Amino acid sequence: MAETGRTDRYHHGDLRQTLMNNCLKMIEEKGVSGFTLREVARISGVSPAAPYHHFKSKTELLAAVAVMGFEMLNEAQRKIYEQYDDPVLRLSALGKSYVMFAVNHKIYFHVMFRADSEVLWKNRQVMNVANQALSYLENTIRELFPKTAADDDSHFRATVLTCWSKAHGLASLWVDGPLKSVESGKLDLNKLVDLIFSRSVLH
Amino acid sequence: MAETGRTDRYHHGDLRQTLMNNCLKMIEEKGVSGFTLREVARISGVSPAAPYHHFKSKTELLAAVAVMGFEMLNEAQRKIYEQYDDPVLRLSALGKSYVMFAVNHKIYFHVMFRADSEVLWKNRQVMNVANQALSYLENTIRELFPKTAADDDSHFRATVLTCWSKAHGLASLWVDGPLKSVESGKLDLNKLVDLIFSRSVLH
DNA sequence: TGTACATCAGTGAACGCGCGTTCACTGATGTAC
DNA sequence: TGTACATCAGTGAACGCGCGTTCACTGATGTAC
Repeated sequence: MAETGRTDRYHHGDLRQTLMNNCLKMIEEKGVSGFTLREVARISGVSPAAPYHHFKSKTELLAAVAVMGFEMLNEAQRKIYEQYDDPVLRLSALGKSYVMFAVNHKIYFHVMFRADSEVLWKNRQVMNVANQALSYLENTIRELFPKTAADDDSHFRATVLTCWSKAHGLASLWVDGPLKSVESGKLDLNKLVDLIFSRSVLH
Repeated sequence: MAETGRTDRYHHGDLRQTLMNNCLKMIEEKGVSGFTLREVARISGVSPAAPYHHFKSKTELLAAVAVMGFEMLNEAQRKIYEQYDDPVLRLSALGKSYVMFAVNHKIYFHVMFRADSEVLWKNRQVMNVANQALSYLENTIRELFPKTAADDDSHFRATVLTCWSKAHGLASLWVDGPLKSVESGKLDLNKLVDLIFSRSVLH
């Protein structure tokens, strides 16, 4: 089982990254619940104890993968943010980009929002990087609802949450399967994403 | 470990339902990945082989729980559907009810949309009952966009999907944890749900 | 009402299995002098 | 440039564990006559 860049040196050289990549591969093949540390080690050509020099536990490997996913998402959102000046256009573009991230990086999305979720969201690093992702949306919407002293801000927060929910919901429905099953054959995702993030659709 | 209505008869009487209830309890305590057939049997006061007289496999137990969840959701949606005449009011009420179902039946929601999702959505019974849930939304939106011969229906479908995504996304963010972490302290869910499913919020 | 018998819904032991993690270890690498 | 030594990143065996599922079985139940 030849692996990515694997040499036969005693020291692997980049085991940390290799483990993370093979973790993603394994989840792709067997689902999050089918992922095991031992097999990832095996696939990576290394003994079952080796990963423990890079991650404190199985959960920490997953957290590291989640953080990497958020960093990729952040990068995508940042690019969109800088590309558009008009906040309304930017808003749709951010939404589309969020959904497209989920569609094109299904496994990352799974690890970020599905695997071990109770534990994951207590990890400080995960929270920071997730907050960063949200900030592009928040900044954009803030331009549309400048803060006033008297304002209790609930309109602003509701708008943020509505946009996030719309994008996250579409991403979830697509990634988790119901959309493919329930609406199978009826949809062209790209076209729909355009419509959904345009202003014309009700709400 | 005294169990719900357990007597010491050889025949349990309602083992099928007991297994499903304890499955939910166990997932609540240990998460979907911590759920095992053997322990559910143990908790139900029955040997490890007994569940196999009621479910073909562990997966089939989960599918049965998912179906039950969808039936509850359907029932809730049906009530709302019948309660409102105006399609616009009905639309917000359906959305709120969807989110509230997820919040109040977190575990069902998890089993319906998270556990074993690749397998689950190939189960015919699951697909039927999920389609039923969607139909209340579809019928309501159809009233707002009556079908015309020339129409390619994409506007209708986009609207259905937007509404579903918004509700499903909010439910997911709440149930999976990010909302609690990222926005912790900042939100009053009930108030936000009202705002989000009112017309005034952008998109 | 009694009885023979089929069927239903349990038991308990066993199968093969792979898991996460720890341990004492050792080979490879980098650094100070 | 060479050498002593600390540290890093592996090994391989073992730990204790519980899992999903199958098997031959048996006690309980319902039904036809």
